[in-house]
Amino acid sequence: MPQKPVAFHRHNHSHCVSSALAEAQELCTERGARLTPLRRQVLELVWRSHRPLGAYALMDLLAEESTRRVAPPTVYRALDFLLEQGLIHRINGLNAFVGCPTPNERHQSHFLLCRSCGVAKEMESNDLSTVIRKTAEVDGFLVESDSLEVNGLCPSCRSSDGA
Amino acid sequence: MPQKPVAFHRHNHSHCVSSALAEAQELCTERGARLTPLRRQVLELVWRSHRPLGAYALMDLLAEESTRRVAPPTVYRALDFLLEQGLIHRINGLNAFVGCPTPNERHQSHFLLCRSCGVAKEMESNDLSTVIRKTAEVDGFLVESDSLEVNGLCPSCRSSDGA
DNA sequence: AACATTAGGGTTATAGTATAACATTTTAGC
DNA sequence: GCTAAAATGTTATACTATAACCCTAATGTT
Repeated sequence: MPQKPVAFHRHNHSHCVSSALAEAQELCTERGARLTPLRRQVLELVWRSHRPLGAYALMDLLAEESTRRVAPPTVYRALDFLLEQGLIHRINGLNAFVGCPTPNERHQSHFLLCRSCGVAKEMESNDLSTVIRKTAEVDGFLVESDSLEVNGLCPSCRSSDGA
Repeated sequence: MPQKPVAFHRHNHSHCVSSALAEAQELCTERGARLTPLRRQVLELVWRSHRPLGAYALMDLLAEESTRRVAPPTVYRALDFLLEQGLIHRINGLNAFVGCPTPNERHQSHFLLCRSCGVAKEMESNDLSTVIRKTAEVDGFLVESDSLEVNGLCPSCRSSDGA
């Protein structure tokens, strides 16, 4: 596994982080939800990583970063809030969390997960949701939410090696 | 939540179980894999339930059923074997396992999960797999496996209540 | 049959993930 | 300021999963 996470495309990630935080603040204000310092800090840490972060990894980062030593319930509560607000998604297959680039529009969790570099990329396809819903309807099933996790190799890892 | 699990359609489930076990035996023989008594027993317990079963629930059932008291590694090893052979699927969102009705043809894990009665039904749609693959390809992603979990209400629960 | 080799399973301990229950602090509205 | 509600702190514990090591059972030789 490569040493450094490699995004699907190169970009200035610190810009992603700050704009994600700004948008989160805006949405929360609109909704009357409180993006407290702790919640904001957790969201920032999640965003700084292209790779999904586990709750305990987040706890360690919080400790490093801010002399703030929090216990599991604290970080889980912050994560629950961020999930409710659609600011992050949970990757069940990894027991980990990743920032949502489009929290303004409610949608389901559909991800491409590279097994080599660990990067997670959200799939933004309406077709996908439509096909899922239609397929479920054939069985008479009422869809409330869904989660899709696609494992494989991202373009970078695919070309560089793939091991 | 209703007291009894309700399958999407009524059927003689003991027949499902025995034919699943027979097919499993056949496939393992073909492949030179060993469906040992323990593995067979775990597979049977998984099949008897329409609802996904967790590893620890399985351990309890094994204990009840056969005076056989096994430790976690034992049941996890059996589950790993059954997963490798495609005889069961893992439902990540529930940390649980469910029998695969079509283990002869390799495929991904796509499930409808009723939040009311807990029943899991595998979606057998080629369209779905195709759309997933095509959508991933747009990002240049090489798909190796995927997992879809759709949460909602099955037809029975949808009509009877839905609470 | 004796042997070596390997797969399967038993056992103990521990790692990793998540939540219950209750105390305290902070915030917002009055 | 006072109150009620929300957020966070704290302790303990539940749930899920695997590491490491050992023994037994099955298989394939000679």
